[in-house]
Formats: sequence, structure tokens, C-alpha cells
Amino acid sequence: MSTDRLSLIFSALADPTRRAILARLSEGEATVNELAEPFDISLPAVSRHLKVLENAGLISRSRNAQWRSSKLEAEPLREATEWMDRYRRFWDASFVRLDAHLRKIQHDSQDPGVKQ
Amino acid sequence: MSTDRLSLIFSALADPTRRAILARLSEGEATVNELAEPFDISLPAVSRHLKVLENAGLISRSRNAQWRSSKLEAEPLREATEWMDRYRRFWDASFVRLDAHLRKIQHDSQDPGVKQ
DNA sequence: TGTCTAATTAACCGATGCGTAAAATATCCA
DNA sequence: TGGATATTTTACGCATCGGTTAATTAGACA
Repeated sequence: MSTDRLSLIFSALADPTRRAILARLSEGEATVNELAEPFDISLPAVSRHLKVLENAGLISRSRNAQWRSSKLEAEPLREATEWMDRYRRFWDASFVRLDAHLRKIQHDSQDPGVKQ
Repeated sequence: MSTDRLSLIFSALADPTRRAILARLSEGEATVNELAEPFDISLPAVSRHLKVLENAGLISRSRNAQWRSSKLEAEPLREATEWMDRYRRFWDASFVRLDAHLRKIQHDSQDPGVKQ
């Protein structure tokens, strides 16, 4: 019970079907039937994938007569990348340089008259 | 069986203990005992978290006498953010502007003499 | 009202995840 | 060799996940 937001987001993204659904939704809203069409899994299975995505905040849903339309909500993806940004200096060359630069100016200001 | 790489990465990140372990490793290599110290879970549990992280490529391990040292490997995080970058235009204002710009120049080059 | 379509919920099943305690392994060192 | 320390493997329990089929709900419409 009571799972933190980031865990909900990452575990929602851990399933390839759900990632494919998000990819489809990046091209526009779609109903459950439309979303289910490319997969050979049952409609209830898709319906529950959508519930997982909704709980993670990755989609929002609206009703139009008997159709329920899903819409991509990218904010959780922003949150997830923001979390990963802590680690960017470990892979991004420009961040590695920035990191070195920041260390240098930090060092210079802390030890203005350092010898050697 | 045979889970794709991105799913391995995201499901590894879905656990808060594992994310905390990565955070710790961003400050430097550490042994299993050192990594386990902040958590009130058993050593075997930590050991298996490390195996999950290793399978996802998020850490590498080396042996030094009876100690096994873990080291952060950020490449999978780069992969994950790269995947999310497809969706960046949905949350990043500067990407929204870039997107609009690209649409415009695309439109201009395809319909050079368009009226109105 | 009854019926059609869209979607969800319920009940179930097998696999996996995360924890435990206990046993096994690996390496150092006396 | 035998003991001490570090770590992993095994065996187990329980909860969750991802799928199924069958039943139910929601809304349109004749």
C-alpha cells in the first residue's frame, strides 16, 4: 500500500504494452477499442493497463457517450527525467565538462591564493 | 522470459530501495554491507536488489578479497531518458516552440507559394 | 422497454517480486 | 586446517501482476 509517485511511474513504464499505448497516444487521443487493436490481448487486459497508466498520472480520461477517450499526460515523464537528471553527469559528456568546470570555480573561490 | 532492456531498466527503477542504492552509489563505490546499512531489510534482500540492478546494467561489480564492490553505470539511465525524449515536446516549453518551428519550416518548404 | 456497442469489474490462475531465515560459498588470516 | 567475515543461494510465504472468461455497467437508440 501507499506507493510513492516515482515508483508508480517507473513501474507503469516497465511494461512494453503500456509503453506502446503511450506511443500511440502521443499521436492523439484514442478509445479503449482503438488502443487495444494492435495487441492480441483481451479488452479487459488493455482496460487494466489504462488504469495503471491513469494511476501513475500518465494519461487522463474523458467520457463521450459510451466511449472513453485517453489522453497522454507527460508531466510524470518530466518528473522521471528530472529524477534521472541527478545522474546526467555520469553519462553526458557536456555535463561531465560542466561538472569539472563547477568544481574548478568552486575550488578557485574557496582557495583564492592557493599555491602550486 | 526474455524481457526487453527498457523494461528491465524501468522495473529496476520502480523500487525505492534500489533508487536509494543508486543514489548512494553516485557518491562512490560501496560494498554490500555498506549499501545495506541504511535499510532495515536483511542482507540477502539487498544482495538481490543488487542483482536486479546488475541485470539492468545499472551497476557493475568487482571483487576485492571477500568484499564485492558495486559501481554505478549510468548508461541505462541515458537509454531511459532517450526513450522519454520522444515525449519531451509534451512537457518542455522550449520543445513545444521547437516543434512549432519545425512544423512551420516544414510547411514552408513543402508549400513554397502557399496563399493566405 | 429492449437491444446494441463500449468498457469495466469480478473471479480466477500462474508467474514474478520482495521479504524472511537458514544454509552454502568465498576469501582472508592465525 | 579451522575460524571469522562477506556475500550469495535456497526454500519458503505472501502480495502483486498480467493474463483469461464471464458477468456487469453505461449510454445510444429504435
